[in-house]
Amino acid sequence: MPELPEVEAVKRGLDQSIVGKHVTAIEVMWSKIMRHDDIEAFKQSLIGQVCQRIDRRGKFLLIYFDTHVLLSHLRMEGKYFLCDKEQPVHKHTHVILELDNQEELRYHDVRKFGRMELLEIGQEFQHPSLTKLGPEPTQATFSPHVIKEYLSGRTTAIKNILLDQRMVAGIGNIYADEILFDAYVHPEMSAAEITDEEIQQLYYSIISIMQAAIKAGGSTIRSYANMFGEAGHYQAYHQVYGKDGEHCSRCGTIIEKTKVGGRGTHFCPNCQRKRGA
DNA sequence: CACTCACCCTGTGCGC
DNA sequence: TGCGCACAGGGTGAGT
Repeated sequence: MPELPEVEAVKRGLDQSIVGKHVTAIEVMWSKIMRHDDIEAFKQSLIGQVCQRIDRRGKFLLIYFDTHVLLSHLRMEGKYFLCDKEQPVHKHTHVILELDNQEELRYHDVRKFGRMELLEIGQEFQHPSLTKLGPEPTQATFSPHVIKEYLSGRTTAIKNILLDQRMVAGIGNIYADEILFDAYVHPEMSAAEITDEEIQQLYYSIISIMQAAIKAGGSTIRSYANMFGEAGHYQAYHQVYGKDGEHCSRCGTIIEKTKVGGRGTHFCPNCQRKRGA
């Protein structure tokens, strides 16, 4: 389940492994990965182009070529691998970009949830998936004030707001739970009931958890690995995600698991109190 | 507009 | 050992 820190690690891997290389051929084995009806047109647009740079917005990867940009979302289990042409193709490999020097960039996705779409450069800024995104957590335009504005008048649970990419981009289920624990906020707290003090704390927790996770190369829970097949290390710092039944590191209370907005949610019932009704 | 929920997928892990 | 089923979850789109 790549979230911002994991996608950032993939981005850095792509930076090192495919920038400057050119696409000689393309194979698409599972066409639903591609948001295009016309796979041939997709191939024709990309073949022959050189990869110029890699960018990331929230959990989206932007792989820039000469005239087009490949917008890619890994969703739950999407992965990119660079490998030699001779290596056997895994059954969950769905797209192959053949590169120079007998190399291939392979997209692998067990659950086939990931999506990619080729756009003409410039179009990406009008793409609905990207225009809807809020600021990056580390961007100066993200501030406690932005959070406050976003929460006012909303009745939904604070966790749903963190998962909503419009306020701030890149938080997924794991980091939402970790952030709320760090900020001493109950995941089901109604957005409008969050105090200014808690908003301030949430702001700091969002930034510090995301930065620490990026530094650790993300979290590996089930299957996440970077371009080089390496696991992330941030899972060693998880305080609540996947810790239900274990003791809270701060107070010893048993961590509970529940569902919020249909997502598995982990929290400490003592550190994260629900106020009011 | 705000909110909820089904959908897309397959491997894993549980209960029996 | 094996079968059936709930579960995992991000974004999208339909429905209320």
